[in-house]
Amino acid sequence: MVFKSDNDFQMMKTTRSPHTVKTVKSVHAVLEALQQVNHATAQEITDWLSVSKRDNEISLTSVYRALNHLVGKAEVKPLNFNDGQVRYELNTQKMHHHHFVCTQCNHVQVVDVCPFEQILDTLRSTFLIQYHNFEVIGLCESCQN
Amino acid sequence: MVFKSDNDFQMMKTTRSPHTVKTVKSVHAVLEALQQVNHATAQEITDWLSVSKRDNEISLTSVYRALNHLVGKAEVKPLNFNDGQVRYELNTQKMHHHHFVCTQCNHVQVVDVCPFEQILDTLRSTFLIQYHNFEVIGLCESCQN
DNA sequence: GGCAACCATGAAAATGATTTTCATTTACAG
DNA sequence: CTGTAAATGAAAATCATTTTCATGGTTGCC
Repeated sequence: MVFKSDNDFQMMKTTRSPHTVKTVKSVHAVLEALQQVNHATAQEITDWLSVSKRDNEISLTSVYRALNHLVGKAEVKPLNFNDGQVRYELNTQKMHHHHFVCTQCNHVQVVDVCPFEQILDTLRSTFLIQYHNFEVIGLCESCQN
Repeated sequence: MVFKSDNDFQMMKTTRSPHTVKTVKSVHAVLEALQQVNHATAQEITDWLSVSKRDNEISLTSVYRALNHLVGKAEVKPLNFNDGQVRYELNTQKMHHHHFVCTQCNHVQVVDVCPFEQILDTLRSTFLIQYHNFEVIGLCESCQN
């Protein structure tokens, strides 16, 4: 699922019972943060919310809960740059890209091209794909010296 | 670097001084385990060594140290199936493949095709690539029901 | 309105993978 | 041999993440 606007988000309601509709504060806040902060950790999302959205301040616990919820629905995908913590990104077509990570300085370079559609199409005949990650790890230009 | 045999491994010596040659037991043991156990965790490597190689039994601490050493030299690459622990794989051409991971049952399906050479070639003009990971996450056939 | 059930929340505690510390042993150079 | 540096393992520390638990809010239903 992809949110292009807040209006789209309003469509995302959880039904408590056939007659109930609920909007979860922390889920909304986390999605808002992820629209602003690229491949952020749970802590970074919490920090961003505490600085930028005083009215939407959320505990680290709730951020983790919201992230797990969103990952379960494949609205957010976890990334791994091998730095010991999980980073998160909106799983939208618009945002779709990959990463080059420098093992020395941890610089992350966004790679915009994604030529993986053919292999994904093959997998799709068997699997229900929720997201994919492609990370290239190595040394960036300045760290090669 | 790629080890195709134990002979190749014997070439991998660390020089303590210009006149010194050293073979590290734990590094050897971990490489041996990784040739047998697919995408193993540090704990699984330790367990395998304790069962299969009584004479090469190594503490979990040393396994972590050897793994970090090997990842630093890009002889081993860390994998992440989003299950909260790091898995490791030999970074050899022969072993090269990717993974489909089911979010429900954690089944891992090996994907042998790798059509990423063109994008990697582009990156190579700027970056020194040590390894790349490509993981597709979703639901396998039986878990879609 | 008011009760009951459910859900969201946050603080603190627990967990669990990984790293660090530290004391001991091993291996090599001289 | 002997001194030095690296390797090792057990235990402690660390740190990201999850769980527990107590509380308050929201909705459905009477």
